[in-house]
Formats: sequence, structure tokens, C-alpha cells
Amino acid sequence: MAETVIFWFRRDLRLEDNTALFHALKRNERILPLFIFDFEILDKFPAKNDARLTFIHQQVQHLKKSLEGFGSSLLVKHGKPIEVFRKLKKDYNISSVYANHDYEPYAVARDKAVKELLEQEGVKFHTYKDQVIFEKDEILKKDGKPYTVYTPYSKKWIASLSGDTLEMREVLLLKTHFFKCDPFPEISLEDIGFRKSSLSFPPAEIDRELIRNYERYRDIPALDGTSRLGLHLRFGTISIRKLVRVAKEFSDTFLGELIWREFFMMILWHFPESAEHAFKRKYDNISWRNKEKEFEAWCNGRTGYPMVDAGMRQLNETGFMHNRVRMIAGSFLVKHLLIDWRWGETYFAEKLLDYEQASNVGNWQWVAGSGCDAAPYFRIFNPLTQQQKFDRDNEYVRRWVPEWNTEQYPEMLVNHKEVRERALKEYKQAIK
DNA sequence: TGAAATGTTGGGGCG
DNA sequence: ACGCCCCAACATTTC
Repeated sequence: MAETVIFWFRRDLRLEDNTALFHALKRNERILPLFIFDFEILDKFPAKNDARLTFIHQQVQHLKKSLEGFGSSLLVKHGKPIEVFRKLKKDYNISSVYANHDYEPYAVARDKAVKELLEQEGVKFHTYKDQVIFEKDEILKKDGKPYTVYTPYSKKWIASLSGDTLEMREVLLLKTHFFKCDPFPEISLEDIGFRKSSLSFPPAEIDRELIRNYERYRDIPALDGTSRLGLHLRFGTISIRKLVRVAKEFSDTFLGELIWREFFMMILWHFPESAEHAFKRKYDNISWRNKEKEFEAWCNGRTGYPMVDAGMRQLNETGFMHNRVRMIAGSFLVKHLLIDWRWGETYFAEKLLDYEQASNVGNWQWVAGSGCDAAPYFRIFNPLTQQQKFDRDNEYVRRWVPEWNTEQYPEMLVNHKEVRERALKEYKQAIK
């Protein structure tokens, strides 16, 4: 049986500028492309019509079609990765497996187990950096420790850029690169226990004009001046190198957002416990009120604060919330309602198409004041002032809360002045 | 990638 | 002309 090189797609659902694929192709052996719908990952999606599964499934189908254009196919499996590989070992004479690095705690454990299994059998598991420009241990302080403050991290990050860090990993794809086979059977969404979502997905296009105007328009939620590329960065349907090249040319502010992404990934790697606990531990002393009814009002966009409600309804209806509004809604949950940031983090994880654990945890801890380099706890957004500043004509609010200013619209759930003081008191008490 | 409280200044009304 | 008060506008400090 001829030797087979497997390329395992995970969060890199594209053929272009894909580092591990590039290295696999350079071997000049026929590659068998593989994708696994991982039981354990699927279990993290309780909603059976979760839009992210629809998206992944769509992209996998798309990759399969593209590969079939090369006289090959994409082997799509449903199972536990370790079991899938165990079985594949029997069906094919696998010489090596190629994949890109994946950094979340679950993925790290999964890859460790797969690597052990493969190497027991003499199969080499080659992995590469692909989804970031600099990974966890590439940007460190002089003493070799990780940064916990954003600004010096970002300076070092920018200073470390050189031509080849942003270079495309590009080769001309040929039929001879891929394992020749008839199309493999398709796995439908239903086969893996899901239904198609009706949500629509932003295009995987880098809009240079938008990035050029990013700083000017990003804070106006009615304008949609943000890129909406988070989903594509999450699943690798665009290349981070390509995006950083554009950001570098057109907008330092936008580039800064991409650096925050890597900053939080680096933080989650070095401090995985920060997904569960306050990064600054004394903030775990806060006595959260955690009132179920209030949480429900927040989730459903019925707090009586238009900016908060508009954001939550946008999230519920589209799987997206404008960045400025994420801060306002997040601050409201944590400070006004004194509800544990982890509740908010969990809700966003369920709803956001662009959900990324590192960014979600990092930004929730930022808004709660408990993170590394977080907003100081006494910085409490006034949702009405924020509305005046960033939605002066109430265009965004009216779009998502059409009954605003009518009798149907709920009364304000809490009194701003009162609960602001309550939050200050509780925080001060907790961290003293 | 705030907001509120407090302090300061200066103009205008008025006795 | 002067002191006094009010208050808006801006600056600083506090949370």
C-alpha cells in the first residue's frame, strides 16, 4: 500500500495561504485531506440550529468541492479524533499527518493525545503556526516572561514584524498534489445532529475602504464600520497574514485590534485558569447578585436601557453585536446588575458567530475590571450617555428596539445612579 | 476604549 | 464703579 500524507483541516478551512498545507504540499507526495466533526466540540453547541455549525459545514462542503476539482476529495469523519485516526491507520498506510497549531485548552489536549497515538505507530505529526502572526512564546519580556500589559506587548509585536512574518505561503495547486480518489460520501448537518440555521454570514472579503475608515466609523453602531471578519479569523476562512498586511497599510487602529486578539490568545495560553477565575484574584471576592430574572431581561434585551437592549437583540437575531455596544451591554450586566462576568461570557459564547474563547474571556474580564490590563473597576459606562455620544440620532436603537418610546417598552430595570453607587461599594469592599 | 463630583473662572444681572 | 450672586463652561479629581 502506497504511503499517504494526511492534511487535517481544523480552524483553517481554506486552501490558500495555509501554512501546514503549504509544507505538506512541498513534500511532493499525494495528500489525503481530512476533516473531523469532533463529538466533543459538537457537544459544546447545545442549540441544534447553531449557525456556526451551518457555517463550518458549508465551508467543509466548499473545500470538498474544490478538492474534487483536483480529482481528489475531502474525507469527512464524525467521531472522536483519536478514534478516527486509530481507524484510518487501518485503512491507509499513513506516513505523516499535517495540521496547524490550535491553542485553546481543549485543542491542546486533543492534539497531545493524537500526537502520542500517531507517534506510537511511527507516524509523524507535523504542526505549524498559522492562525496568528506571533504565538504565545514569540513575544516575551526581556526576562522571558509573558507580557500582561497590552501597550508594551503591542510595541514589541509591531517591532518584531519583518517581511517574512507576513509572507504568503503560496504554491500552485496541482492535481498531482492530492490523493486521487472518487468523491468521499458527504456528511450532512443532520448526520451530525444539527439543523441548518437561517442566519446569514458576512463575506470573507477584506474591505480596504472600510479598514481605511475604521478609526472614524468603528464607534458608530448604526454605521457598521467594523470589519465583521471575526468569524473568518475564527475558522480560518481568511488568512491572518493577508489581513495584517492590509491593516498595516491602512489603519493602525485596526491593526491594534488584531494585536489584542493575539494578546488575549497569548494570555489564555499562559494563564488558562483565567477562563474560570478573575485574572486578578481579589476580584473573585465580589458578591455577585446573580438575579436570574435580571439576567433573563438582559439576555432578551428587555432592561429598559435602549442601547443595552438594542445590542442584545442584535446579538439574538443575527449572531453579531457591534463592538461599542458589546462594551456597553457587558458593563451593564457586570456593574449595573452585578451579575458574574462568566454568565455573560457563557451567553456570548453561545450566541456570537465570531466567538473566540481568548477574546471573549479577555474582553469580559476587561469590562469587569478583573482582567490583566483591564479597565479600572470604577469606570462605569452610563448607557444613556453612551447612546447620546455614539447613537445621537437613535438610528441603531430604533433599528433593534422599534417599540422604544412606546408603552410596550419596558421600564428601566434599575436606576442608574443608585446601582452605580451599589457597584462601586461592592467592588471597593471586595478588593480592599 | 468613562462618568460624576468638585473646583475654578468669567460674564452678566442687579442692588 | 463695586460687590455679590448665579451659572455656564471648562479643568481637575475622584471613583
